[in-house]
Amino acid sequence: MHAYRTHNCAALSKGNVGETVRLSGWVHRKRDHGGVLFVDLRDHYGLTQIVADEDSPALPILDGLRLESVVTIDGEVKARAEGTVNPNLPTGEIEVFARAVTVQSTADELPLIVNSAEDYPEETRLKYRFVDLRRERVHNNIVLRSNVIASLRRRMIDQGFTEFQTPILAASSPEGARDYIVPSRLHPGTFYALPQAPQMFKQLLMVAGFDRYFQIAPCFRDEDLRADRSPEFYQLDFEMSFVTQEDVFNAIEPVLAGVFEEFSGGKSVTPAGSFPRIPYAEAMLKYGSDKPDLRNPLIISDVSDHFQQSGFGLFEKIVGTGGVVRAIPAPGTHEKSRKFFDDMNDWARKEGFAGLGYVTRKGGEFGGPIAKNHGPDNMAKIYAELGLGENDGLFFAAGKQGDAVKLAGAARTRVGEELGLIPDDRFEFCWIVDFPMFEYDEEAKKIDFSHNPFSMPQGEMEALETQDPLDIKAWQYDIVCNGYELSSGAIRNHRPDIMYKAFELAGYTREDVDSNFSGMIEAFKLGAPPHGGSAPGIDRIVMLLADEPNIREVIAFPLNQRAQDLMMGAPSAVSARQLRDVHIRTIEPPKQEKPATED
RNA sequence: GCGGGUGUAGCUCAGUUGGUUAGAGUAUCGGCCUGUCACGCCGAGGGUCGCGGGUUCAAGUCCCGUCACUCGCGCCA
Repeated sequence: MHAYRTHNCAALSKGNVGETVRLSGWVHRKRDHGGVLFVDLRDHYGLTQIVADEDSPALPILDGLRLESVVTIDGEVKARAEGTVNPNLPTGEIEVFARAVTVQSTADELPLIVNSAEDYPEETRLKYRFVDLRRERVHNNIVLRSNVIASLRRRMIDQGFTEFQTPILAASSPEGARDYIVPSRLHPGTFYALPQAPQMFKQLLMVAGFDRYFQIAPCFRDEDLRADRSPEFYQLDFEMSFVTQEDVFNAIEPVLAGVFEEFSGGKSVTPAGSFPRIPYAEAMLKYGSDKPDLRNPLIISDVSDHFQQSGFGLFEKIVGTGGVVRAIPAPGTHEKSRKFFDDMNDWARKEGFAGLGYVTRKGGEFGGPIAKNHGPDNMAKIYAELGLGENDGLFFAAGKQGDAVKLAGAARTRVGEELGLIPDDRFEFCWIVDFPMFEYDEEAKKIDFSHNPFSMPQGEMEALETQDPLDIKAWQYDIVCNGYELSSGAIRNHRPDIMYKAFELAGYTREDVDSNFSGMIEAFKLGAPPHGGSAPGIDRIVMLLADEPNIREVIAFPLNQRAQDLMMGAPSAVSARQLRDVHIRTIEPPKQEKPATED
């Protein structure tokens, strides 16, 4: 007989009755009735009820064990008597009568309880992550993650993509996020950088003629965290040669739609081939965001023209000085109290905006200060234009265009949530396309790249030479699902002449390009195919599929919000010897475990 | 860097306009219990009310500061 088990804890059923078996697992739960003891034995696969009565030598041993101790049970499979079958348990028709027990590992008092869905402080959960990971929810999330990655890999390979690995110790690049850096021992004063993404390497693989690349790629960015952002994360990174934007879309839509359909648990998914394509400018107008949640039915409208001449002086002044007024419908709010509208305004002010105006409407009757000053006839014109009914309220975000767009977008989300308009039974995908190539940098008072500088401008060289740079669009696109940016990609600029010209418009010389991006620009001078790709974020995909609000719920060993590993103690001070080896001297002494008493 | 929220038993939380010995559930420990499956019953131990200062006759409660965790902004694709 195997040393530890003949079956796992989900394997036994009525067909095994009478067999002598050996099971190993954790003591999930105990029910002690004095003369008879029930133990739910748990492993990765499931639960099996173990029974020990006064005839069993296992009784006193199991009785004395704390939960989460690990045991091996030798016993006999018995059918449960009628009335004692547990229909909620896959193994609920049988139980194992314990003849003997071997204690493999005893558990001390636990910092968190495995057999409970109770919420624990993240600090506790992360410090004892190995215990937390035994709990059903996170355990399932991590399994889901593995299955999603396996499915993605299979789908990519089936489409003729080839999987590669690229360096982790790479060169720092001047643009983009802050790099995690690694000091070089052999070359004093120099550093590697962990890749923010394998961007250049995948493009070089295209130059190398591999045609279709993909990788489950680890990426590192030393920036502050969010609920959906971890400093280390994974992307389904892919790149294709001799493709247009259309080809990239056609390649990845079936992969994403397929994997979502496979794991969505019955939620509807935008079918491959029908992801809506929304130009960036339209997204900013209608949704106030470049990552719109299309489940939210509310559409923002520009109503600036209506306030050019208005009794409502504030809006008239804003429009008159180049600002805009955006309207966010609040359908069916005739029953809502004044507090609902005032609370929205308070919320907007708390978010740092000047305020959120509103008009109420009950049975056709307008209410609120804006309606009063602007006049019911003029309000009716706006309502007619927006197609609003006689019981619909309307919020207004007014100000400089950037501020108004942002407020309108946030208000759209908030109104949608408050009114319960966002269905949670679907995954709605879209592409955001036609991102601007350049933008005006208010701080630096100059034109700069608004996205990735290596994207091909639409219209290529001719556009760069003849158009206002701020009007030029890029072959740059994002995939958005339910308000989360899942992926960013582009058709790349593989032409050195266009590259130099694009950088020139952003104020960089040929020498700047040559010195900062020498590897890539050299490669493009030695025969580079047109190419493009994208990189869907795997953690966010799993997060959406697991219906988790936080990315750390789908990472086995995540860093906390301040980028620390509470279990292993990273980051940590290193020895003077280690520092000397890599030619580093720290300026501030590393924080000691027990700091000297202050105050 | 900035703003919001939270911080009371190992854990989840309650704690009145400031008032006398800070509670419950759960976990732990002890006892009882032969059919439970979130078993049940009895009992016990367990508290720097995050930390520091202040106001007050009196602070878990009010004020100031600070720390930790978290959410958001900045930042970041």
